[in-house]
Amino acid sequence: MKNRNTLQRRLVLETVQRMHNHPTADEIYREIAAENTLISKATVYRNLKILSQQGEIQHIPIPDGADCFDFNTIPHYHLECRHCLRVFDVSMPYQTKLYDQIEGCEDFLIESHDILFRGLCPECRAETG
Amino acid sequence: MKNRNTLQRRLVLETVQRMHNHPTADEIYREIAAENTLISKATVYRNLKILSQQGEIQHIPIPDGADCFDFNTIPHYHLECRHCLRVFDVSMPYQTKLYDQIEGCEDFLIESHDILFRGLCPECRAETG
DNA sequence: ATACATGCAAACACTTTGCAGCACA
DNA sequence: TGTGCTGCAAAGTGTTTGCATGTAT
Repeated sequence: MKNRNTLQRRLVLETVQRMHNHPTADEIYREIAAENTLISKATVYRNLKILSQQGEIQHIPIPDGADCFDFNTIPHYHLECRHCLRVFDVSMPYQTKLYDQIEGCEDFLIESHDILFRGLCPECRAETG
Repeated sequence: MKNRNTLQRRLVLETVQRMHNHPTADEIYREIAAENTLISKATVYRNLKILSQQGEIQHIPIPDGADCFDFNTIPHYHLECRHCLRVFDVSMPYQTKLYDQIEGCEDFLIESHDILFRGLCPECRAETG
């Protein structure tokens, strides 16, 4: 199970690292395909999974929509605009003390957490009032 | 746009209120269909949407899987077992002070948040070691 | 040489929608 | 009576998979 350094894998990684706007798999696919590089969407999905498992990019699961990916692998939180559905970074300290406040879950092994804020981004806020 | 009190809507609401294990739309459908009541899955989805918009049940969005629903409408958090994929309640104070710690999002309107913990439930923890 | 990776299409899981008929208010 | 609701099937998303072929090591 040794990973290979293929053109497609390199392109997926470089594209995520270049796009700083939380692209979805489809957006990454279209970005690569626009450069006249032959790549299939299945390959994009496969490489996104491998790269995020290796910790080279971050997978941001989004309920009710396409998951997106982040060049920034440092744990952080996100905000989804309920109007334009774009995803933004939220600058907030990583909540390491959250687990101490949990009661009655002693038998669970809690490994990680995600916080997803919802609201309106500046543009949609101005637009929708 | 006046809501009607149909048999199907009542059944969906009662079923969610009776099942205390965060059922998915499909599980609710199967529960109702098992009682020999004719209902279509589309109707279950439509009523789940209406009931959660009315605040009679709570919609729990789950990335990478089927969303589930909760009879408990008081905001609270959830934990998803990465092995059996079941969803559990997390007993933790609602984090009202979270928004104060956010920096640089002054132009955003933050309306709500979800915290999803991930890990292993007691059974899967014992099973997988 | 031989795993691993790719492209393609089909399958998959979850959810929404168009439509004709039905039923609550 | 009329609008809202239903069942059904089909379509819509987002993602994964089977398979034959291709390629990095």
